[in-house]
Amino acid sequence: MKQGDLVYERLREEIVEWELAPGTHLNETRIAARLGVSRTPLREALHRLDRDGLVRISPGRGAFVSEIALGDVAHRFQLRDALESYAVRLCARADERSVFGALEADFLEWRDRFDAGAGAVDDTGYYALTSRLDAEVSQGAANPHLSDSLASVRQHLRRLRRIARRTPGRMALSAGEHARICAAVRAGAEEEAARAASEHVGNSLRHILAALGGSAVGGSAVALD
Amino acid sequence: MKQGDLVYERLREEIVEWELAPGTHLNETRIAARLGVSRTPLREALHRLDRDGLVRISPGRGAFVSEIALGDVAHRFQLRDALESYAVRLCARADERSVFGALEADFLEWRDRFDAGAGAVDDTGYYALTSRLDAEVSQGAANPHLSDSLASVRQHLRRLRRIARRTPGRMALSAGEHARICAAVRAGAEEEAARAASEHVGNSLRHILAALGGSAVGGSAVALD
DNA sequence: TGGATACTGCTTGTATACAATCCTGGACGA
DNA sequence: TCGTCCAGGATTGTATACAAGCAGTATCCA
Repeated sequence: MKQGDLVYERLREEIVEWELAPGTHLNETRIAARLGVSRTPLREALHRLDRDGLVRISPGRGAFVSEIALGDVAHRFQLRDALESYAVRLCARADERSVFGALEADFLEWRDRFDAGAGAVDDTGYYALTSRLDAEVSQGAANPHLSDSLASVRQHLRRLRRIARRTPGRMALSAGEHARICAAVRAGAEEEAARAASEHVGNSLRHILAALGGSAVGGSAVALD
Repeated sequence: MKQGDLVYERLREEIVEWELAPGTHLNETRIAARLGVSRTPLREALHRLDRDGLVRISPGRGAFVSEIALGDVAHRFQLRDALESYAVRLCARADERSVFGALEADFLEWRDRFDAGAGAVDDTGYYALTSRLDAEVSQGAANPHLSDSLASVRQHLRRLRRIARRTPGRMALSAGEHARICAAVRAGAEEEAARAASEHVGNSLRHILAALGGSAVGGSAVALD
């Protein structure tokens, strides 16, 4: 594997995990030295991140970790809506859909757990489950271009999750919405699957916008558009 | 503007316009010399084209103009379907939609012209009209990320158009389908607009696959997946 | 004192030099 | 004759050197 690829993945992780905060200036010399590579592969990585939208390159001034603006988040969720609802459509048309039945059961289980636990639930396993669903949707859609675009959007989602408060009520609702998507896909109900996905994305956006709009976040990190 | 950007746009045009045929190996030294730049900005451009899917970079072996495979075309049209139908949805929800009324009239005019002329019609003006519609859809969607993805997909479409035979019957149908999309958007009929766009993309794909599958094309240029 | 301006240092953009990797051709041996 | 292996050349990947442009500061003038 090339150094440029490694640098790309590493920087992407650091941005998504908030080790590099939005707005920070990415000095090429300094970062290249920190990662132990020269500026050449680093610049390659920065350009890729720019295309992904995680970094904004201002010609002549340098690269900055992209800000999180409310309007931008909404726009990206629209893209997510378009891609995600189309992908589950394709999944619902696929031949082998039994795995979505299993996933539905798992999501229902988690929903009950959230309903009962009321906040005291450890949700790391839940995010592993949503990742499994994401992976199955990507694979079920059987379209590499669609999968790539979805993967890119999901990076932004991961970054947002770190600042969106996970309220227990929302978690239970989220699990229920996921279960509904799985059920529709499993049943081959294309329209219903797309609608369920679309509504889930919409609810997810509203939840995140509420979290961002509230003072919950570290203030300066979030530009209010 | 940076040299890298200029090189990127120039190479993209050369690929889309078939001056660089699918499969050709893009020797860095040679092309850099031809374009009068060093390898550094050229490599930056090649990586961007790789992300766009117009170039495929094979690590250690170099960059190649991407092949046109039937399966890949189908996949890309699925992406186009997802994006276009979502974009027209957004347009149908927008406040100002009168321009789509004007576009509908123009498309209907062209449809009649194709119906009457039967092949003898000069279609350059028609493609200008579809470009206008594309631009209006991008603007009406009011989402830069969606517009970017659409723009990327449309480059592939432009490349394909050069080998897809324009049969007069298909042109008239295409104009009618476009008119239907415009009418639905103008009327604010979201569902109908999305359905019309989706069907248009599907028909467009079928037409292109037929043209690719037939022996019409320059044989070796098209890999049959 | 306020503002405009030239200067200095630093950062990015580009070119070139070096290192590592991959393809090609041919010789050798089974 | 066919397959394998080695060497040479060429090409990509990385590092460094150089040039151009921006930012911040201090200075000068009104």
